Amino acid sequence: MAESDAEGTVESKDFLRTKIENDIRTGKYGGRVATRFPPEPNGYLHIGHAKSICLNFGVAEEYAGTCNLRYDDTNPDTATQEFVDSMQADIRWLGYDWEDRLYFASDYFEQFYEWAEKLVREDKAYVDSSSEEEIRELRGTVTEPGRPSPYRERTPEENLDLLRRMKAGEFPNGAHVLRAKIDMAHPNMVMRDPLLLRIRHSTHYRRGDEWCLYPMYDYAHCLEDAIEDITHSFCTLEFRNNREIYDWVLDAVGIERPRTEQTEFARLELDYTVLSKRRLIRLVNEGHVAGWDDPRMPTIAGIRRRGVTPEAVRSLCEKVGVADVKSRTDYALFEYAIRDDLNWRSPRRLAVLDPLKVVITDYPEDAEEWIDAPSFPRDVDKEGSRRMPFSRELWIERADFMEEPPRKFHRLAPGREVRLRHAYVIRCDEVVKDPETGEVIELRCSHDPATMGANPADGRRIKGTIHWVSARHALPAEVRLYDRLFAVADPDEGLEEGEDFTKNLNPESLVVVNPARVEPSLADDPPGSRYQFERSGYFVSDALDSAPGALVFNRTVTLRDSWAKIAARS
RNA sequence: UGGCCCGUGGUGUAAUUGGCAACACGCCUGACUCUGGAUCAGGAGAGUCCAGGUUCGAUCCCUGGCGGGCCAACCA
Repeated sequence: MAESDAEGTVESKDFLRTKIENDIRTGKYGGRVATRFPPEPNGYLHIGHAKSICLNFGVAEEYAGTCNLRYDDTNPDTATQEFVDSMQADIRWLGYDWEDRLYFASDYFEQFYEWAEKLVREDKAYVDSSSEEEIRELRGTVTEPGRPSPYRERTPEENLDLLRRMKAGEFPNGAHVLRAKIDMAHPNMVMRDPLLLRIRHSTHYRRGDEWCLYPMYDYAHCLEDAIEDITHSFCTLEFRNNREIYDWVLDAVGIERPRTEQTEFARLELDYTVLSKRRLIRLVNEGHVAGWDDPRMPTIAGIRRRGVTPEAVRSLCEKVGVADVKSRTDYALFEYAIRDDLNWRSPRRLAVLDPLKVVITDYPEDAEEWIDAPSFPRDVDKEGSRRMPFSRELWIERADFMEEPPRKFHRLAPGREVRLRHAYVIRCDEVVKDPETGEVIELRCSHDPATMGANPADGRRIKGTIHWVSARHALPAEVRLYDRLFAVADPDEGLEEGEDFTKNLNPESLVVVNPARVEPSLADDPPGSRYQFERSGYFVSDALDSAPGALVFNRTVTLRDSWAKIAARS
């Protein structure tokens, strides 16, 4: 429902929140709201999971409800403790807290089994001894009905005996399965006697060898929700067809209404990346990235190392919204969310990535002066400054000089003036080139000594300001310039027969600059510190590889660059 | 020769019990500026997939098309 805030703007709710408010108003669950985030601990959490986390935990916060963290660890072959641990760290990093509500589906195995016996006794489930291939064969296709298994009409007594022996471990993998007895001709494939329990002689990371009967998703998930008394069970769109079995199982075991209800929403899809577990694993295993926490990866671990803040991730999820229409998020929205958060929190520093030497010919050889430079621009409400040394020889960015400047180029060129950030206005008097290659190797400039902290006395306007560092004082640093992982927004785009998404990987997703020259105030930088390198972008000192004396910075995101747009046009 | 879901500017979302479409990002102008950042002001851009129907009036309801997605793992 629309509500007006203090400014009189109307805030509208997404369809899930609308449903929740409706349920609260009608008293369906006595006003209670209980959600859950149910990851399978078989991989790293990524930004797509973040959307689900923000939704489930966010909704619980907004409606004074609860959100459980529940590991859907029903597959003994894939679930591991390592993933359980990393997921908790990631969720905490995002700023959410499950308090004492940490649950494991593997703790419910006994209950799942009890209900299975009940279904068998009531002739709602049967033991099928067909092979995997036979079962697939008899299931039919989306356009053809399935056929009943020859074991479908076993008596409840026979089924119960078999089920107990399955549980006791008398049979090898695949010998029998427990199936719901529904309808082999059902138009919804999910309802054609779905498998409930299967035999798997594997060691479970929490239950050891205690069990050999493991539940399938369709049997387990709804019951997990019911056991925890969840009210609103959110899942992604592709589970729409499974809603029917979700309700069937709940009815079959006798869970009374009002009870948990499944609602589907669109998963996050982000331009220039992939978010499927299968593909992420390939990127790691095939060495396209350095690991799960490579700053180019869309994993929580990756974007954290990249320097993205949890606030930015939450902001993105908020901006993306939630709907039941498949959608793809513009990468620019992600970048906006990052910059919008980093702008006010990042102290400014100067760093030169592609150095060009500048000699201030009218500045004394051995002189130096230390400038007190504010860490934040005046429109950021934060205090702080650092000292920056100025001297006769400087580094500036090679791209800030052009011998034959195009129109609207406000930087340095022969005979032209620019402001050195926080320092003097200088004029380029002479261009020194390598006699062999013709490459510009040095600029000889003069400075206007009256322009430190002041505009030129004669009122002339200086259009450009560029960044610089004192050559003598600058610190070397490794700077890793990260860019989008894929060269095209949709990694599946334009593929020929036999090619796959890895063909669209961006070969320049990582460009290492070593050494870049950074101002000396960064010397004692603790790993994980975020900065804005002025006119360049937001950077974070690498949590693993950076150390005082051996600085390593990751570029989180570039600054918006309106000059690049102007330059690209001409 | 199936079932289910969906179709609003470039993108993501809105539009209260049906009252001629709003916000954000992006894009374009301009202002300001010791960051070509930020900020501020303004602008372009959809007539709501199509066709019928109901209605004084349809993005919203009905019918039929068209287009897209999901479903045939002992994965989730």
